[in-house]
Amino acid sequence: MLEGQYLDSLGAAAGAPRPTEVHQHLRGLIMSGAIPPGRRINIDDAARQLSVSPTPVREALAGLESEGLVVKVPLRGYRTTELLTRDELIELYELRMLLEPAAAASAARRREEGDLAAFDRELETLSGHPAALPAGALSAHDERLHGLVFDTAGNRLISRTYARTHCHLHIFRLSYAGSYGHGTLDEHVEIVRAIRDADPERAAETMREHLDRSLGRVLDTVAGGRAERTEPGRR
Amino acid sequence: MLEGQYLDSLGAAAGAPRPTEVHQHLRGLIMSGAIPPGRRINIDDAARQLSVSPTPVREALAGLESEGLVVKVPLRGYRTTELLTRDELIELYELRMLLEPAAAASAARRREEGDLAAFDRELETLSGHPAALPAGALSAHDERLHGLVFDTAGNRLISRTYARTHCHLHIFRLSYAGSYGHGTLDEHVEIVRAIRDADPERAAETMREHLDRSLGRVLDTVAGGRAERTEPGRR
DNA sequence: ATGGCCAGAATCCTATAGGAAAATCAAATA
DNA sequence: TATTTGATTTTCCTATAGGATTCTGGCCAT
Repeated sequence: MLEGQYLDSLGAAAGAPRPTEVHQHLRGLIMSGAIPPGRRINIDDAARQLSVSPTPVREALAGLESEGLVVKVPLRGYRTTELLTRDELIELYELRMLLEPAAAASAARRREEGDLAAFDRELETLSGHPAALPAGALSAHDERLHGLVFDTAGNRLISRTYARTHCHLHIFRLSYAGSYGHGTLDEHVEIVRAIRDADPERAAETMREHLDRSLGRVLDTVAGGRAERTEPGRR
Repeated sequence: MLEGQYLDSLGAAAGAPRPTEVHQHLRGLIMSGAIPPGRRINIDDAARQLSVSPTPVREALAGLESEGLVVKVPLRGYRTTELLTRDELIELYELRMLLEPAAAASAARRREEGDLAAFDRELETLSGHPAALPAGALSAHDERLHGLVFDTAGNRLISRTYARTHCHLHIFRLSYAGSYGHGTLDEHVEIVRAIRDADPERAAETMREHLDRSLGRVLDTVAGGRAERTEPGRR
């Protein structure tokens, strides 16, 4: 069964349920961890909780399947995607290692005043006490900052490619709270500094180091940390 | 009128009776050019032609929208995606320039006997007369060969990322028949040779040159060629 | 006691119907 | 003649119902 109380922000708008809202809402539930990885999604229950009929829910799930957030077993229903395996994490970081240093270098070449202000604002949101942050805040910050790098780099296709694959890492980090070390914020500061200094080579290099250390932290988590992330729960 | 069998690189296991067939069939119609870019898709008509009800058609379109092959305007229906603009083509080649040289280098390191045989088979399919080939054969060959490079490289995530974006270039090439020059096949041979020689650096370099020249050919087409690719047809 | 088998229940999947919004076309007026 | 307005038609969008399939629990045989 789905856990109740999914109606939080989008729930009871007046009368007309927009089709895209169902998609966005379900995506938010998955991305926030409200629906954990590997859990079955009952179409009828989801429709009731969203106050719509099963048809738009099915339509939204079909879209989420192409995004890789859910999988459909033809006559057995939909399930959220399983958590990334160790090998898949390594593959994901190989992709990041190709895209992000180049994006950082491009950002260092193209950055304008507005971009720098956006970076400053993002860094300030977490400056101070990284220990007292609520779970998921660091993951959200990380996603936003790397997104800013791509936005500044200016290639929208690459930016979308990044977003499409990065959501899986986001879910992984939410499941294993603790995939971040103290170095994360400092490394972000270094990357932003290189971009501000309009130094493409150093931006790429700091990004490479950041990714390398980040992969190390993630692999430590998946290897040394607890193997179970949620209750065994029926799949 | 249907029975798809358009092979999917991800290889969804057979036996899925109905739902995926509609998706695959529509994708085939778009990828083959049977439904030109920018054309409206009437859900009821498509359902009649496929001998199914509008519901699974709608579900398939929702999935295709997440793949970027169609766009949905909330109360106006679905349309196939417009042809890539010049800027989008450049962005696509920037992405390829990041992914494919690295993939070629990795393929040169990891290639085994079976991979080399697959490359040979692919090259032989077109060896001989590149002028007498039916329209689209070159485009299909190009897509298969670059796909082989990614398969040999061994990172499935990057391979899927490539496939997801490359389909747009495929459609572009079908619309502008003539985006290929005589050099294409020769350049492919050079790339395969470097992979066979287990020379990662040369594989990456030949791939870079190939992409550079390919972009030049494509831009020549979009700039000098005819500006209209189909009848104005209602959008 | 364990494995196979069967019936009930739950779930998914498709089809059809009705309501709403937008596009289209005809007609009337300035 | 050009423009605006109104009604018609097309199309999308959602809800509901029925058929097909799979899962679950209990029963029987070995």
